[in-house]
Amino acid sequence: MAGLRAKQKADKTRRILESATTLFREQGYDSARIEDIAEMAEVSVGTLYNYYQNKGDILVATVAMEVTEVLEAGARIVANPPLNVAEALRTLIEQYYDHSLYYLSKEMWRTAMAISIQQPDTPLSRRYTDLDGQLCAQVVRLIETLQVRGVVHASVDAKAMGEVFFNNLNMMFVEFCKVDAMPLEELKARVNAQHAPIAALINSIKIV
Amino acid sequence: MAGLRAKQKADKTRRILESATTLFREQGYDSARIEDIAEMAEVSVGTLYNYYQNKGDILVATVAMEVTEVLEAGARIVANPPLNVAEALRTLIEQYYDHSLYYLSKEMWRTAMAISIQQPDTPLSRRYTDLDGQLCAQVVRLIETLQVRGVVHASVDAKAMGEVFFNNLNMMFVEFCKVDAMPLEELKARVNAQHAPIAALINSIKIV
DNA sequence: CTTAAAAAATGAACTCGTTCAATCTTTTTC
DNA sequence: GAAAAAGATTGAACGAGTTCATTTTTTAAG
Repeated sequence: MAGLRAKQKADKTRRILESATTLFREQGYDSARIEDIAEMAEVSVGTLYNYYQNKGDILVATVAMEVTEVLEAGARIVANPPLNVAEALRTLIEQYYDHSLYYLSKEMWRTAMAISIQQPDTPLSRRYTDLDGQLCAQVVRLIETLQVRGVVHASVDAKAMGEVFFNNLNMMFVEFCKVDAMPLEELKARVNAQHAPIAALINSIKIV
Repeated sequence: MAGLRAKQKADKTRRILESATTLFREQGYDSARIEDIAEMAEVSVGTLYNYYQNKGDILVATVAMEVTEVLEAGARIVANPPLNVAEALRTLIEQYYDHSLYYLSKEMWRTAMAISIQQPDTPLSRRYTDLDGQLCAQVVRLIETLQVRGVVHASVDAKAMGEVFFNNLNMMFVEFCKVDAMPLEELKARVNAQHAPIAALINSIKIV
């Protein structure tokens, strides 16, 4: 019977990821013990380590799924954005932010970010960084789309502008995750306050 | 002899920090064992933990010293900046970047950033976040200064602009630390490529 | 079907950060 | 200056992530 192994492997990979995510959500990342994750997934600790390099990798795998979903939702907005820079940006970014806490707690985000910074050379951290790059590219594409439609002045460097917007929204999200008490609405309001005046600048300017 | 204790305490605090920094630089953060740091500082492991809450706190203490120095050097630039937005920004940011790798390796930075994200509620992480805020305020002050001197158009929101510039340079520094092979010059060039067109925008624009 | 080779699973042992009850040192009190 | 109180030091023990030699299961070969 060819493929028995492949099937079992896929099944175990999924079981481990599901068990881990459940326990991370229930008890937080640090409190969820590898031993418990292994038990819940019905594998031994050693086997778990055959499937994931370390505890952090499991979390980052969850985050990667989450970001993938956000990217898909974002693509729809970029395809047909509000024809106003500030509003288009706001719409896309709120999409990102609103989705962010659906599967993952702030603590899980913090841990995942910390891992991707601290061990950037593990395969899954690279995946995370890659997805971040795709998000950035998506913001750039939004600016480019708005430029094509005449909403953004032709002289604007869409790539530079998009990257800077993205790095800002990303950094602000990090700060948001660091403060448990901060509500999503405050994050959105702050980022909007930063972006709106700049958006206005490229919405209607003429270079002299 | 009043103050014997205080003197001994200060001495030990310093010895632990020096030993730790030496070992972090020599062998990397993870490989430097608490036991070795304690031995080098001529205290017991238990004593070390009376002085610092955990291993990460020792590193963050080093980073705090480093950022404090950068802030001082930055203040001199802000007091008398080049009278051109792109150049002023470039000067300040290169000051930040050039200083960054003098005491700390990329690996140490990554670890420090990861800690400050993951455990934002420890006193020293709060200190780190606070210093970050001061750096941000310094960039805002640069834009304000340029605005006062007529280099930046009066209609520009200096706070929003400065914050966005800072978050961008900060995020780019994170990415820089994640890629061991990237030289400082590449980081500078990339950030400059992002900032220059935006700087040009606020340097000479008229709102229509 | 048997057997050899390859792949996967296992869990006890190891490492290293962290804790804490017991001990020692300094300061204060009288 | 002796005794008591407060403060500081210590290192063995603990806990949790990770490793790896051994065992078990699956696949391939004859």
